[in-house]
Amino acid sequence: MRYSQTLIPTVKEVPADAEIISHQLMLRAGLMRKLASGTYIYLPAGYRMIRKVEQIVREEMDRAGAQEMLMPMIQPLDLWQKTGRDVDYGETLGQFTDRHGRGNVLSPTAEEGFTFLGSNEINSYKQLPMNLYQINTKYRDEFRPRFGVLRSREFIMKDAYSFHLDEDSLHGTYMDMYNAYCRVFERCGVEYVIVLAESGEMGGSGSHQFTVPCENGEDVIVYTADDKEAWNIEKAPVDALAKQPAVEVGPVEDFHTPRAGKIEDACACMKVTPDQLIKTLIYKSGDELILALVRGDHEANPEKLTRLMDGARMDMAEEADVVELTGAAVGFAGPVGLCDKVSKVFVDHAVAAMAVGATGANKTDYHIMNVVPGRDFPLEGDTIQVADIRNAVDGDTYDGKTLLFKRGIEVGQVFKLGDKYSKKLGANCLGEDGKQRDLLMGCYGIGINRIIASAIENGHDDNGMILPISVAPWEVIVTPAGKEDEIVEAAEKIYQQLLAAGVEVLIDDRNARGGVKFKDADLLGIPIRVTIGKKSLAEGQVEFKLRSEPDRDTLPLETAAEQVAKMVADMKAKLNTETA
RNA sequence: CGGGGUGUAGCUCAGCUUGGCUAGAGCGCCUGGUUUGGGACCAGGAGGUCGUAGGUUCGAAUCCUGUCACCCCGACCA
Repeated sequence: MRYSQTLIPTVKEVPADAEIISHQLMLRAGLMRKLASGTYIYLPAGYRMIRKVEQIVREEMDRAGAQEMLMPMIQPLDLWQKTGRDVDYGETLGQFTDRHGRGNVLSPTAEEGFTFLGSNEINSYKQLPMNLYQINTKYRDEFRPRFGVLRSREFIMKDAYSFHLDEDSLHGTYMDMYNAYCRVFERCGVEYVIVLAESGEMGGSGSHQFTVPCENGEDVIVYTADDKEAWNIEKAPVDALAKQPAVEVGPVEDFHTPRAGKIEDACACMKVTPDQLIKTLIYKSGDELILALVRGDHEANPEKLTRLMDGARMDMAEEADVVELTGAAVGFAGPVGLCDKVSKVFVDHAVAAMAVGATGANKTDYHIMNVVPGRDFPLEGDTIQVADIRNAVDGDTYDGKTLLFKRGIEVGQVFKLGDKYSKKLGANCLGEDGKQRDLLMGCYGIGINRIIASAIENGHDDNGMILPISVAPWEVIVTPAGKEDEIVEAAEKIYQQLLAAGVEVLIDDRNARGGVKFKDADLLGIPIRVTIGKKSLAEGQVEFKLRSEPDRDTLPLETAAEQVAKMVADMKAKLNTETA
């Protein structure tokens, strides 16, 4: 393509509303522009990157035996009501009513649609396993879009859904997808970590996340010091702490803590540290109230709690429920005397291990001290369960191994859904034995835009993006540095030769000074730059420079295109063979 | 949804506290000239209902009220 005829509006100044580097560079390099909060216009260079990543994903999906198709983005609300996900997704689900008064949703994912399809079209075990996918726009009305395309309202996702008769078949396709994902990320040239994950909104059992380690990521990865195991923090298990030696304490004592409903305030009032405090969280699941006790310096983990509740949905209780249960304002709940008033109590290991602590008094503006777990509130009983219900923190171990932490961007996830959706939508088929059974399903997602953002987060310098050749908007940029006829002609010739060789090449034919062209080439992260300048041309040479390396080299004019084309092929092959 | 912040030229911002001439700068853009290997220089020029609606005032970018948009922090209250 010709730079002069392409909209690549690079800017020198950092846009005011971009916080993280990938967002800044995507705007600065003219890849995209914001239309509204969380929605972006992809310009020619940015859209080329999207399409290149899509193509890699498409090739690997096809290779793994999945079939591409297309699902409507606007779907009937009643389909979502059948699975209850209109409620589960809550306000994140974009909805509108059409002129006939029918409810519609803007698809945030497509389990319902694909299961609907499967229920109609799959009748016999002979059709199985079947794996279908699409690459399509998804919409989520995020409570707070941020970080550019990392958390946007509209984004492009590849989502695949597989159908099976038995667990073995599901597992087989799951692993095929797992391996295909490894190839996708390797071909895209991004480093990734695979972690065990909670299946979250999707429901079902078993899930892995593909995460690109990166400072600005929103996900926290927990891994063992020997690097053998890794989890999303939602799932990371922690060892129970050693029981503290018992101490002699008097009976429970009230302590006046006016307006100290928050941990820090209560600690300041009572002159204790957060790890000496027992936090009492009140959850509600249906009509049942549930207590969760964690140490003041720990955070409860809703996913672990949900698992202990066999997957039942639970939310923090409303203020009114808390007041009614405890007889106190929010912030002063405690387990003493409360445990038999609720249907279930979960006590974190770390709380059970405490010798003595302080906690809320169930009386507004009061806490109590000298609370001994097991003495002042029960650690055993039908409704009492001591378990791992908190997030791992620095210093924790699992299986005796130290746990370490890093942040990451989730770029893909694979799930075993089981029969969650097929049961609700009546997706079943006849087995070999002539008996009807529910289909088992798997689902597999990749965030296309996030791959690009992660590649930039981990590939940039002060001058701009440094991109893997597989995702860069162009593989080569030809830069004539000068207006002289022989320079323009030589550049044009190399450009045509590279085009003929099938290389994705951009020629910077703008009437601009060399410096301007070099800056833009760097900003765009194009891996290879071929510069035609007066001096080297006089010696029958052109200049060759890799974006990732500081040094320049020269190539003979006559064979330059051929050599560069070969280099492009080698660079692409390298990303490919690493996956073999 | 709660808290904080910002809306002035295509972009980045100054001006607002203490109301007062025709509203400014840098970048970008247009014209002419000189330049041409790391975001050139000179001269000339276009471009703004100061987010929006209302109010106060002789007079509002500036003060007051509403509203909208955008950004940041938090949303797990213990």
